Amino acid sequence: MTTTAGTERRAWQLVLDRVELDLLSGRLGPGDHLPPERQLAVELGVGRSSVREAIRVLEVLGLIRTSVGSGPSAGAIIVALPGGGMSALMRLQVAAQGFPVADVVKTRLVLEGSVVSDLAERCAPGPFGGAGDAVADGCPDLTESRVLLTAMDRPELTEAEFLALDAQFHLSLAEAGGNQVVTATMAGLRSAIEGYARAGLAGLVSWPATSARLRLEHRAILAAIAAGDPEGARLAVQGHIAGYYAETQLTSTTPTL
Amino acid sequence: MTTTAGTERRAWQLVLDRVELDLLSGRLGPGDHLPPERQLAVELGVGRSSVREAIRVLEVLGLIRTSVGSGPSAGAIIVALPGGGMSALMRLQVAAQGFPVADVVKTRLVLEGSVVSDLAERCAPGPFGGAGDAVADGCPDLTESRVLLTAMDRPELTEAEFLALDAQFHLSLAEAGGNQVVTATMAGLRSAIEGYARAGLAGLVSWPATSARLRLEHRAILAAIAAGDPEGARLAVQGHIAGYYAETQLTSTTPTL
DNA sequence: AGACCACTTGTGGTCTGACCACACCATTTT
DNA sequence: AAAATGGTGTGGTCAGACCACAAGTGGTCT
Repeated sequence: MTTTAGTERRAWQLVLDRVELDLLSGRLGPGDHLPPERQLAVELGVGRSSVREAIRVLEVLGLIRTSVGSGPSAGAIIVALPGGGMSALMRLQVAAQGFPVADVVKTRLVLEGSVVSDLAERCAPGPFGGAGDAVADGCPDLTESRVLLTAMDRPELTEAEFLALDAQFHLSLAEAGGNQVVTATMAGLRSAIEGYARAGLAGLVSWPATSARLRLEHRAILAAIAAGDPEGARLAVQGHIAGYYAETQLTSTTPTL
Repeated sequence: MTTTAGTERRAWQLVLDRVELDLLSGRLGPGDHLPPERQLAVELGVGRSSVREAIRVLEVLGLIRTSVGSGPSAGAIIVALPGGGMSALMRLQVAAQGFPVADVVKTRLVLEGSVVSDLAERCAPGPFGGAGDAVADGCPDLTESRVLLTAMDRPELTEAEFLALDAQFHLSLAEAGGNQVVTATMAGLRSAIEGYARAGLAGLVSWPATSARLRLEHRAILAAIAAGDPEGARLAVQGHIAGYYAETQLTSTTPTL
């Protein structure tokens, strides 16, 4: 009787299945409300606690946002912001040693190299000289990246503040690329090794020298993009990232708790 | 950064924090058991249901495996297998339109292109002719990929079976690359658009022709890797993936529920 | 001595019911 | 008209109970 293998999904999985099905069928979309927990429980024939377990998963995955109270902004609303979920996943996997730090850094190299190379490609003057090229998108706006660069020039910044701006700068490049998957993944990778990056600060010979070099490298990256030099941008960003982690011997340090 | 929120963390977040801290400090590692739910609840001063919400998140993220019963294999055990969590995240984000399908495909192109290029690089005869080169790792074993190729040659395969083998083939390449992050990410990307790939089958002009072409392209990819031709391998794999999705007009179809 | 079997124990899985804090909304009061 | 009031529905949390399950435990029988 109980050996009917296959359909023994657990109660909370039923809720997850239901939500996924509603999303795929279009019954649910961004901005919509999930049914109230109690209603979902009776509809699916499960307890409210099981519904809540599924809701919690959806929340951590960045699919929904929950708010207490009443009214249109309360309840569980579909937001589909993958950044937080990706960060949580990668941070925990690195902590549990499912993701070696070296692999995280390597993946960053690949993705960010691709991003800046693509950006430079799109910012290069087309073979026909005009902007209305056959390329999908034109040169995106890099204003935010430039603003962050100047913000990083302020001499009174602490090391942690500088690192935070540095993270934002790299993320702004990914956002300029326009690929949601890449942006979220890069955000996750970055947050996964954030603790290690902070810990690496202690091992630096000279922070002023390092930060000055980082500033120069940031400008070189943007310059290569603006100049339409894909390969130069790729090499610049890869040298930038790999250089910092080599300098701080990141893989051999323990993160700051 | 965190807006000085302080003690407003919700009960289930306390549990998550505790587990993450134990992981980072080394008190918990792969293979270890989490404390029993009831004990964890008492230790942290929260209800068992809150503990369970956190446990559920960890399970979906692929960090732990839970089993009922007694004995050494029961309870919540840290496994750190990121594949499932990545798949769930990306599948749901695509379903909720947080990840455009086009971006998923583009990211696949970047990552898999990098993987096969790297494989080819490592399989190329070094400038000194020997295998003991300064390169980190030698040419990895591609036996599994070849086995899958021959498996795909069987003429009695259904379309779905062929697609499943195709997915395994691509995954085997990622695994050969040895980067855990890339492997898990590619597995997630693949599963996110699996439904769309299946749906695209219906729009094909001729499945026998398409499958024959896919078989040839697979062999070309492996050949380029074995020949130590990074750029050729990259182009082969990118053409392979982009070609299939262009042919099936994937982005304009609805997935099979 | 060895094999077998019922019982105990500890685990996750689930449900129920209750209470709280909160935010909106309709009503009443000023 | 404006302000105070209470109602209502939401998620957040807890406590307790029961179940299914898998190992251990100890006894009994051969």
